[in-house]
Amino acid sequence: MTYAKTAAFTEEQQQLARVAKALAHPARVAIIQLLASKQTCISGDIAAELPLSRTTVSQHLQELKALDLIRGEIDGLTVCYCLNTELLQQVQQLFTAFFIEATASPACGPADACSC
Amino acid sequence: MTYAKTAAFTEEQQQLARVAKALAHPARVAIIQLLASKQTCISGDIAAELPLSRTTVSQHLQELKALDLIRGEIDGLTVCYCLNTELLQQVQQLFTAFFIEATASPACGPADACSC
DNA sequence: GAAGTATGTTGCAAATATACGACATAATAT
DNA sequence: ATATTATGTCGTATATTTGCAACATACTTC
Repeated sequence: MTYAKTAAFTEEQQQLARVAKALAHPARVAIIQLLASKQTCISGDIAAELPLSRTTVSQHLQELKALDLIRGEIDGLTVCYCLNTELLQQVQQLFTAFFIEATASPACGPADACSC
Repeated sequence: MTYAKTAAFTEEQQQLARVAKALAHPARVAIIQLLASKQTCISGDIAAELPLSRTTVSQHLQELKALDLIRGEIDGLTVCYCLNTELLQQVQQLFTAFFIEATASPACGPADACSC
């Protein structure tokens, strides 16, 4: 029954929610930061740098790959992961537009006064 | 056992993941957009505008309120919700910094070529 | 005070997410 | 060929999320 009503929302809302969900775990945030910091796309070394089992890290990688935020290239025995910067830029614009819209509102006062 | 290793990540990573989780459902994205569009902070009218039961909407509202992204002020019989634009601006900066870091990397080629 | 209305809370069922060990697969090396 | 190494997949246990109906609370109105 869960997630049944997803189709009732805007495509934009669903897209933003999908990406937000991908970033909704510190491990996945850490993976993206790791891939960004090392210009060389490391592989299973990612698992070594995270406080999680190799299996769990692999799952997180698959989740990011499913959204095409990262890409993996098989290089013999190892797999090279790297960021899809093009898509990340599009996602950035999506978030930026959302936040501009959200912060443009006059809204509440400093404490919790609501000028209804 | 789940979420046990959260403490092992950076405070910044956890913060970003927390907020991302809040945006990880189209209903919550829709709520924020709704509050942004109406300068007056509506109350239970939010539930009427969403394709979900009043109970479920209330839960989503509580989730956003728990992170202080929105605030509620009791006005007699109704409750007025409004955006915490100050916090939203901080969150925006958090995301902006993250995306700048992520998109700055040279990374992959257009297809899936990985220059390892 | 009784009736009505607007909200929040509780309890429950189903779906998802998190985490990991054990196994499967594929490529390199001996 | 066999052993080793790097990854991914499967199965499983637990925790969390989602969604709603039913109940509780609080304020207004009559």
